[in-house]
Amino acid sequence: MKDFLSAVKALSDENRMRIFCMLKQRPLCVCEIYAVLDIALSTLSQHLKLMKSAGLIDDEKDGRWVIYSLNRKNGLVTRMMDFLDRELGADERILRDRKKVSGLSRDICCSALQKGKKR
Amino acid sequence: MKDFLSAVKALSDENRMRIFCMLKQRPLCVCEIYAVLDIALSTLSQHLKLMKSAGLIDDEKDGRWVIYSLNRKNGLVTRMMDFLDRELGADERILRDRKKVSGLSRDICCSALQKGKKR
DNA sequence: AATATGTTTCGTTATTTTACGAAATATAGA
DNA sequence: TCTATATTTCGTAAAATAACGAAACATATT
Repeated sequence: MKDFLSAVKALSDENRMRIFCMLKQRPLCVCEIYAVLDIALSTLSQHLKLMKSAGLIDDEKDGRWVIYSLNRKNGLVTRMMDFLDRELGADERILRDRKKVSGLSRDICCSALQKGKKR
Repeated sequence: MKDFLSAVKALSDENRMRIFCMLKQRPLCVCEIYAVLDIALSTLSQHLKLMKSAGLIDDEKDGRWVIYSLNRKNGLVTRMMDFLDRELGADERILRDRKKVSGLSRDICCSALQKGKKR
C-alpha cells in the first residue's frame, strides 16, 4: 500500500505527470525536460528526486549530463504507463509536450540553460 | 488532463484510497465509513466532499443518513477501480477494511457515533 | 414543540508541498 | 588549472492540504 500510494502521489502533480509521459518517448537529460516545462531548474530537480524515490524513474550519468528514464524494472511503472496512455493519449498538453520533445536534442537545448532561452 | 489529474489527486491520500476501496464493496453511510477509519467526522466529511467534487463518488440522502457510493456513471471510476483492484487486491490494510465493512450494518455502527465507540 | 441522531460547515492550527534564487558540486574542455 | 556547462542542495517563502473541535443544519422520533 505504501509503495503504491507514493507512486500515485508522485503522479498527482501536473508537472510530474508531464515528465512521466515525456519519459515514455525516450530517456531525457534534465535540460531537455527543463526546455519543455515552465519551472525553475531547482524545482525540476526536486520533482525528479521525488519521482525517483517513488520508484517511477531512474537516472544515469553520461558525462556532464544526467539522463532520466522510466524505471521499467518496476512493474507498476509499466502498468501505470499503460493506464496513463489510455487516459491521456489524446490530451492536448501531453501531445504538445510530445511534439516538443520530438524536435529536441541535447545539443540544441543545452548551453542555453542559464540564459532563460527555451528552444 | 485537469479532470484526470484531480481524480488522481483524490486518490493520493491513504484515507481516501481506503474509502474508495470500501465503496467498491457496497454503498456506505458516513457513520459506517467513520467506524472503519481513524479520523474525526469533520475530517471524513471533507474527504468525501473532495472525492465527490473530483467525480469519484456520489451521495444520496436516505432519511437522516447520507449514503455514498462509487460514481459509476464516470467511466474513469470503473477503470481506476479495476486498476486498484489489481494493485491492492492483496493489501492487508485493504483486506482488513473489507472484513470490517462486511461485519457492519448501519444499525450497529450508528448511534454510537458521538461516544467514540467503534464497533 | 422538544429531543436525539447523522452529517456538514466553520474557524483554526499544524504539516506538507511547491516554488524560487543562490550557492555548492561535478564533469568536460581550453 | 581555470572556465564553462549541467545538475543538485540549501534556505526560505507562499500556498495547499489534512486535521480537529465546536457550532450549525437536517431529519426522524417522542
